[in-house]
Amino acid sequence: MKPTSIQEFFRQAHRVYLPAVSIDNVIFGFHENQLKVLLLQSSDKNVWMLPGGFVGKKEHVDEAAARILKVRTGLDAIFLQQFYTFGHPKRSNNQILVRALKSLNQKYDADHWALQRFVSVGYYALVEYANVNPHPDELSLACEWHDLSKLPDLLLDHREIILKALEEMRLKLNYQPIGYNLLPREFTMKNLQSIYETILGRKLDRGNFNRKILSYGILDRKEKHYSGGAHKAPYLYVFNKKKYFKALEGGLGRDF
Amino acid sequence: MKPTSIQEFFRQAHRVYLPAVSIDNVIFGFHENQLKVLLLQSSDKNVWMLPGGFVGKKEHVDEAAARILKVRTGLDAIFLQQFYTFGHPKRSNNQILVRALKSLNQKYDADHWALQRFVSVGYYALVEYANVNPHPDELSLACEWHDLSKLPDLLLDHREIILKALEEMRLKLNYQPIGYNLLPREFTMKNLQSIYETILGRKLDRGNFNRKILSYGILDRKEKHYSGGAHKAPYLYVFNKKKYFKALEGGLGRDF
DNA sequence: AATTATTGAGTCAATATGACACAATAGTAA
DNA sequence: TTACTATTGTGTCATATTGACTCAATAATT
Repeated sequence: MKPTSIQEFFRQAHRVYLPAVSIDNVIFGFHENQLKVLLLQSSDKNVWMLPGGFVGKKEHVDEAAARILKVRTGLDAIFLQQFYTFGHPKRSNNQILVRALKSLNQKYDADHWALQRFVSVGYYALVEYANVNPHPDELSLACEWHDLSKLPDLLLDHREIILKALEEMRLKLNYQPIGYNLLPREFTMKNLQSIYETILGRKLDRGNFNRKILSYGILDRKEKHYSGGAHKAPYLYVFNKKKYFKALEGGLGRDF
Repeated sequence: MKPTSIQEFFRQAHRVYLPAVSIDNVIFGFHENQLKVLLLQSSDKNVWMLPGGFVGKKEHVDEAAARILKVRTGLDAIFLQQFYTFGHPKRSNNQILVRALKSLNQKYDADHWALQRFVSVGYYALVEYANVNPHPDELSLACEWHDLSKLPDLLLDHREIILKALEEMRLKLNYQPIGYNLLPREFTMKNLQSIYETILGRKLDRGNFNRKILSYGILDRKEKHYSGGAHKAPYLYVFNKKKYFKALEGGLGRDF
């Protein structure tokens, strides 16, 4: 199923993959109290793009998203949520794929599979930063985390896709285990607050945030303290998985 | 663009429409304090289905959804929101289209355009019940409103699609002009409360609902009273469009 | 031992919520 | 006309939540 090389990919694509449908993954990670997005650098231009791919002819779209994610991050069984489908008629991977085709000195028709219009299904993934070992594929120069607040130039509508992902994530913040999937097992209250602040797009009062989160009863406090800063050491917390998922069913407190 | 008959449709489809991508519309209306869904009855079986269709090769997916909606309801410029894309590999219109093809005594191959697997993009539409003049197309026997609480047997995963639409609508209730698009210009507080109750799936206290909605300052009260019941006549309200849309930007009060 | 940045916990007024109560009233029945 | 019924607009009140603040505690550094 998985092509063994780019040439092979271009030869087989039309037989292996569904036409007209593609996938774009917005992979979020959290590091140094900042939300990051994992981006690929196009091999022939200083343009970055979302790790995307195609859907096998008999593959569930969700599975395709998970497979593509796996190839890029080496992770599986992580939180993956479909959030929107982008259907602008000008959407196609032309820019990138045309160059790739040309660079291979391969013959191709104007109606080659890779040159068609694609409707792209967007997924966002939440991954634990430290567990990810980014490695670019053959089409890409690099695979790097980028700060949400300073995104580079992006391919096509990929910037719009990232912003939409963030917006949809905001709507579901109280219904999905967002903190749980972005944070390591143990974390400080400030870590969690940073995630909320980034997703909501505004500063929150520390004391009030603390009070509210703790009132949900979804966190267990560890006896160990975090240490490393020249100041009072904060407690470390872990999610009480059982209580957390139970609470999510009805939605956490609604707003901040 | 629009096929003039079913035969014509089956002949032209592969040239006119994008492969592998379809659209399903969940059309909501509100009548007698109940949320309704507009469904089509398949012409050769007692199965109901969502009004769906396909995407023109150079047509925006949003536009396709609007076009399909127009054909079924005669309405345009109404609220239409994409909510999810259904990508199960078993999704295809086989059941219906195979019968349609056969009934036409037309030749067709196993790889006929209409028999392929489709990934379907779901949209929900909110329309004013009284303005809709449902009329079935050639493939269908009937086009009727159905109560959400007693849906008939539905094609494929259409039941799941309707429930998903409702769920997504619930999440966006405070960010989208849902009441505005479902209600006639003048309505009672009870009408509005019924919509909220259906979407949220639970009863709300009348007095508290009243207080909260009015506190948003998005409704203007008319001097006219509604009359018709054997009891005190309720006030009629209209949305103050300007204030309503302004308030939606930041989201209405979050929960009920 | 003093300094610094940051934390956990607490205060308190203002506001919101949930669960009721009750008088007002349009149509209907007597 | 009058009583009745169902439903409405409005109000009450105890409790819970929020937002904007303190302030003492303390790990690492000076």
